[in-house]
Amino acid sequence: MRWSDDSSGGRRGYHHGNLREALIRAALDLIGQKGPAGFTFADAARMAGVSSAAPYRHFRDRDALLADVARRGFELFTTALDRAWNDGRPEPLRAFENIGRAFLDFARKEPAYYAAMFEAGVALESDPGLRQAADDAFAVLRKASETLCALLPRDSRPPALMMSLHVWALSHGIASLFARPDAGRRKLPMSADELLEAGVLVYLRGLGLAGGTTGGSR
Amino acid sequence: MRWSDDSSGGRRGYHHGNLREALIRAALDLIGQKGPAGFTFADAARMAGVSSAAPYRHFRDRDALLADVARRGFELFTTALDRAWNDGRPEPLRAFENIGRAFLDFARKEPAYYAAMFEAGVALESDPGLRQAADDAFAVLRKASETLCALLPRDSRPPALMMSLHVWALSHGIASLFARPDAGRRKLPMSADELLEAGVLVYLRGLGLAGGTTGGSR
DNA sequence: CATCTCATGTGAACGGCTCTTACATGAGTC
DNA sequence: GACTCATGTAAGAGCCGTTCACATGAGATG
Repeated sequence: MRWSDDSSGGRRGYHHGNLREALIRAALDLIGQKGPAGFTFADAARMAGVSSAAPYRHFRDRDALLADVARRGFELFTTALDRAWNDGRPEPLRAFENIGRAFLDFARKEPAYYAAMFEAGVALESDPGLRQAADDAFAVLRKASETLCALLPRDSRPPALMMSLHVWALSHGIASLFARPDAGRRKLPMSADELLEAGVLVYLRGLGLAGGTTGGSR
Repeated sequence: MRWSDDSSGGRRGYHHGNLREALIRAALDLIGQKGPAGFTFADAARMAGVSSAAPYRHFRDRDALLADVARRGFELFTTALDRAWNDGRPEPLRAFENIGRAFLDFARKEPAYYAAMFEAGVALESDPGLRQAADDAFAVLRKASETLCALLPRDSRPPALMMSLHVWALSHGIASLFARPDAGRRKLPMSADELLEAGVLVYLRGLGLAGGTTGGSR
């Protein structure tokens, strides 16, 4: 597949026209196919139909491109989580579970973005916008946690930040271990979604937030 | 640092004597310094004081060396978790928390092994021994979970496999997000150990396994 | 319209990496 | 002492990241 500009039939001349975007699309394609380690600046350039030096007009180096992909990934991630939370509707507890599903959904449906965000070893500091985007994504979960915590009586209210860190870590753990196209890391007796939902429910019950039974049944 | 055989003063001749081990130690050194992506077969060869073609006498390719490091890592990991569990002594609940601490301890003190095991993208299938070693490590946690589950009345007993998957995922999530020398992924209001311990306690309480309060106060 | 400028592209080159091949060495064996 | 074969080397093909000098042409300016 070539991401050059001539998709509209017109011949592309010396200048590409939108190389920056083309490179990012190529990167997503390649990361999706071969993982973040297998992705190559030269390959992306080939895909875009330009010489291997051209990308340097748009990104300082390979890592900068990766960081940009990660940043965009976090922005999409924030949107997805936010939509799932939907300001706590129809009901905080259910909305909270929706966030969990959205987390895994994103990891499954956008493996390239997810890999760039969490597995490519991109330093969050490499781009100021990147850290911000990552923080924004986390903020969605944090806000949701605060809403849930507020349901509890003041004297038995857990710290919302801690709660969001727990859920974030559990979600990422399940995503990276069991929900990647990595495939056969391990065979599961249940889907990753069910696993996460059950885990969050147990956790919330431990905080006194979810009713329900104590284990096996249901 | 050179890992060649002449550490005992003797000059090394044409043959190294123990290149395989030397390469693995070099790999650990390099992965520890520059991450699994930065590790280089050629660098390891240089460190061992041999030509860049020599490693191929001992490992099919770079990935095979990485896989071997990962396998050894899982073996050490199994030992560490097993020692922490110590057959449930002095008391199952406390022993279970010890596993959590041992998990993070390993991630912190053996970042090179941990990276090879969980972050290098080594396929578990690349080496039959690798999958086995990984399964063995998980089995420790699974056995501990079974012991804990058995403390509950039969009709409210959660599936031990599910429980071990939850704790495994939470531990790995916290380790990979907050306990790596990656350093500044995010600022925490508490240590990774405290975070994991608190998370496991809340989770266990949700299963009806740990007593205690419902959050902030105690 | 003619010209100028500067962002964006090219080609060639450097060094480094993975991996292969043909050949060298020498430790252990008969 | 001669042989063998695991283990080493040197050289090289093909890749990649990155840089540099140079080419191109789109848009501003007169």
